[in-house]
Amino acid sequence: MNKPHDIPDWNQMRALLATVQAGSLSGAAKRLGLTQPTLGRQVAALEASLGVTIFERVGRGLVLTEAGAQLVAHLRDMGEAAEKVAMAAAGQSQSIDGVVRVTVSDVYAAHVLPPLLTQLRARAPGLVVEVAAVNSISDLIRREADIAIRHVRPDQDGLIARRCADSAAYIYGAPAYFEREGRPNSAADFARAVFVGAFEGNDIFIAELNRRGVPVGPANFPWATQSGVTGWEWVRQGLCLGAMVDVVARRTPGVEVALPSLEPIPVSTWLVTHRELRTSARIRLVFDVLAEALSRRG
Amino acid sequence: MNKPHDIPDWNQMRALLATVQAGSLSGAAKRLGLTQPTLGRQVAALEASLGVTIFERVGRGLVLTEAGAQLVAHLRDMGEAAEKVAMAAAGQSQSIDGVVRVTVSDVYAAHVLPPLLTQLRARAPGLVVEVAAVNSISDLIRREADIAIRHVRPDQDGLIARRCADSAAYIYGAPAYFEREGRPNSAADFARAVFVGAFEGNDIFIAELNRRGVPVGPANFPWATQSGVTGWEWVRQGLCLGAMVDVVARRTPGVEVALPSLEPIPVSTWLVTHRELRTSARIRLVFDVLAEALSRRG
DNA sequence: GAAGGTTTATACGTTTTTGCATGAACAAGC
DNA sequence: GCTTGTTCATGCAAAAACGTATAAACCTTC
Repeated sequence: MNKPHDIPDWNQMRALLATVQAGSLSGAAKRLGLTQPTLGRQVAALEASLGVTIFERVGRGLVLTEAGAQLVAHLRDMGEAAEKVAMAAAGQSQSIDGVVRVTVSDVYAAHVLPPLLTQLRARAPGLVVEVAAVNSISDLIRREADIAIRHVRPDQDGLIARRCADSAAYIYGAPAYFEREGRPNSAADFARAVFVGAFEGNDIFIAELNRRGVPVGPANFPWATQSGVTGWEWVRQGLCLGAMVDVVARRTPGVEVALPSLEPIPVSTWLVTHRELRTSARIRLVFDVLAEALSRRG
Repeated sequence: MNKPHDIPDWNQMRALLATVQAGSLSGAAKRLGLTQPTLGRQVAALEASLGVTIFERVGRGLVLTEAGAQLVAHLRDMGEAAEKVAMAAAGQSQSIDGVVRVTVSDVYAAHVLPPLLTQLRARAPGLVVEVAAVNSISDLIRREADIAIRHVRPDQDGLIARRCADSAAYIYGAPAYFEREGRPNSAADFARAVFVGAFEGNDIFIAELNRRGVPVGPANFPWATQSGVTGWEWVRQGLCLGAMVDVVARRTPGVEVALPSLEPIPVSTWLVTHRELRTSARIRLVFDVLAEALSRRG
């Protein structure tokens, strides 16, 4: 039947792990950059090689057998080790040339990063900085990015974070808005104001405003957008009001603080990377340049 | 340039680990059942992919760089996990101990299986056989059970079925019943007989009897039970008549064939399992023992 | 009940990978 | 110094793996 000592194919194991983690062959194929028939064949070959039925083909979808589940438990360890290898490799890379991925909110990507990127370009022409302008939190542990700029303190182990200069967020509006809706002279005047909302919800923002005596609720957020840049553009065109970090607003002509006497919302900034990646020359370079620029008050 | 998301090739990692452990590409090739050029290319590709120089080519032999050593540390974990996967797979496919679920009608569970279970106990003391005495058809594809004993031909794809010895069912009654209701001397005498009914309906049974000239209808089935054992007990106590496979009735004292001249109802038996039979030693053992016993006429 | 969106399985042409040769560089032994 | 036995690197033909296209089965939704 089976060959006595068949050398296991690690790519087939990778295929099995990805299939289980993705839940389907198709999903695993997308994840690994392969195709569904390839994944199917690799998993089938692994089943034949190990002599264990791992999946039960039940129409649409695959169902893990008990035997398969036990295998996958060890496969997860294997996958974690593989990620550590990749992580260590990235950290060992002493070449300045290469790719560094940075995740950052789209607003920062659009208004804060450009001068920093030109600065990096001058320091290292062969360096490619991939900016993932995603507003959701990326997982640095899984190396979805090398560096992240965040406004919340990271609490995961294995990550090192540097706190940059704190900044302040104010409520801004365009002249067109104030002409149409009136300029507020007190916190109470915001009661009927219109704000741009975020997809993830505005509860935290509403709480911050309420703490300052601004009587707003969900009804004041009739529109929402995932894109911070879009929301900021709405504000600039006078569609609504919106909060923005002052470093960005200062570079946006045509917006004014709605009520200067209102206490600003403090915004902290952390620069985060993985411990293993600190040893990489190019990641360290990007990290240091970003940290230096973001820590300088201005 | 590197692609943004470079999926690591686990076989290349395996090649690197084997090379380090064997001390040379040639040695690793022999160990993995590959050739030296293949290993060399895989390691070179991994170096290019990770952007790390792992080996210093110094004439004869390779020397690990410091960066490579750090990678290998994690690679050893990966290799250990891989070995555990293979180990678990070997254990899964060869271990006789474990649980095998068998679904079978409760009548068979009560009267046919006991000697077979003791036989299995002798062959494999660590084997646990779960007998699900359910009269409804279980779904083997969804692994509600590993083996099913059925009396209808399975039509689902992906199932492995073996036809066992055919048996015959007769109509039985107890002396108490015959004394009270009279013993039928011809098929027509069953017109006012009382039969035990099944929950799922008696249409097929009625049709079989009618085909033999027995004039019965739903009115002859005043009572019904889901439990075949209960129904058979009713027959034994003289409450009513009932059909039963002769192999069971022969082991039940105190029941007699109601009308020996009546042609018996043929009953076929299939032993059914799913794909995992091919790889699971314990399922195969139970399957073979059941098949051998159920195929022997007696 | 029909339609759309999934899923896995199969067929075939093409790309990639592999193995076999062979060559070059080095170390050890005579 | 030469031989011998290693090592890793390189061409080239064959084999294996891959991707595209397509089919069949299933779940969901309207």
